Amino acid sequence: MKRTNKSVEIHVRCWLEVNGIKFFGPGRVDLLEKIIEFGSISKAAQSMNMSYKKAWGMIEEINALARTPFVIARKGGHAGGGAEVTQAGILAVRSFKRLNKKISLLVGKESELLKL
Amino acid sequence: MKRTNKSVEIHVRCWLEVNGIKFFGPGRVDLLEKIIEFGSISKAAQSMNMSYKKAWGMIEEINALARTPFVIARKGGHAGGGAEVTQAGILAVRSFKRLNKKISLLVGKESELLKL
DNA sequence: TAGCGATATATCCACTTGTACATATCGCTG
DNA sequence: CAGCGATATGTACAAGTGGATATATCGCTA
Repeated sequence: MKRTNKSVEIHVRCWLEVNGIKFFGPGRVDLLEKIIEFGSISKAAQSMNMSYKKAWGMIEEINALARTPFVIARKGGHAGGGAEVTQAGILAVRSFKRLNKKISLLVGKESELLKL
Repeated sequence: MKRTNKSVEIHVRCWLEVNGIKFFGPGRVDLLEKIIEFGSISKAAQSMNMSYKKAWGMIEEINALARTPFVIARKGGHAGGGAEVTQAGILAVRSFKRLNKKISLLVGKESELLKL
């Protein structure tokens, strides 16, 4: 008899809300990391196969809810413009990933107990 | 100076997938508990302000992916029919809630460290 | 055997979400 | 000063989600 023909995976996702509004989660963390990498919203969005508009909307919401903006964007200039992730943004990314890692570890341990 | 005029909350959600398909999560756990309470899909859905169709769809998906059905429904009869949560379903609900509680506790501790 | 209440299922429609496309704006640079 | 590249923003359309509604089916019961 086969053990299992189905793989059961535990997933976990955490995010932050401010006044009940989604503020910071895995998708936005990824976006911020890409902006750090490319220095540009549009290139970050491209690399994630995301529309510029959606990326821009995320950033707008983040900046509106954070005490200090996480992304500063500039129009014009030698490269046409660009975007920079602030120190607060970098810190937030780091904190969030650390929390995520801890939770994933816990879930990994628990998954051994779940034999349903 | 005010400390904060914005409340920051950490949210966490975990769920199970089978072969990449959503299988079991908080919403479905709630539904199963209500079915245990009422012995009826439609009454359970009503009490959660959920449409019968959605509830029924959830149950169909759960039963299709579980090794053993979690809900058994009957048509006709003295009360017109009814639904029963199987032992496997009850066990799954218990296990899931236990895991959820552990994760919530961890997140509660971590939330003190997150002063962003 | 007609009726009741719940399961089971299809169809239609409103809402939400995201994508695609178009356009305006800005500031450096050749 | 014209052009480039990226930000900033609107509009219109496609797709998925869920709700409302209607109907069929079933088995006990009066």
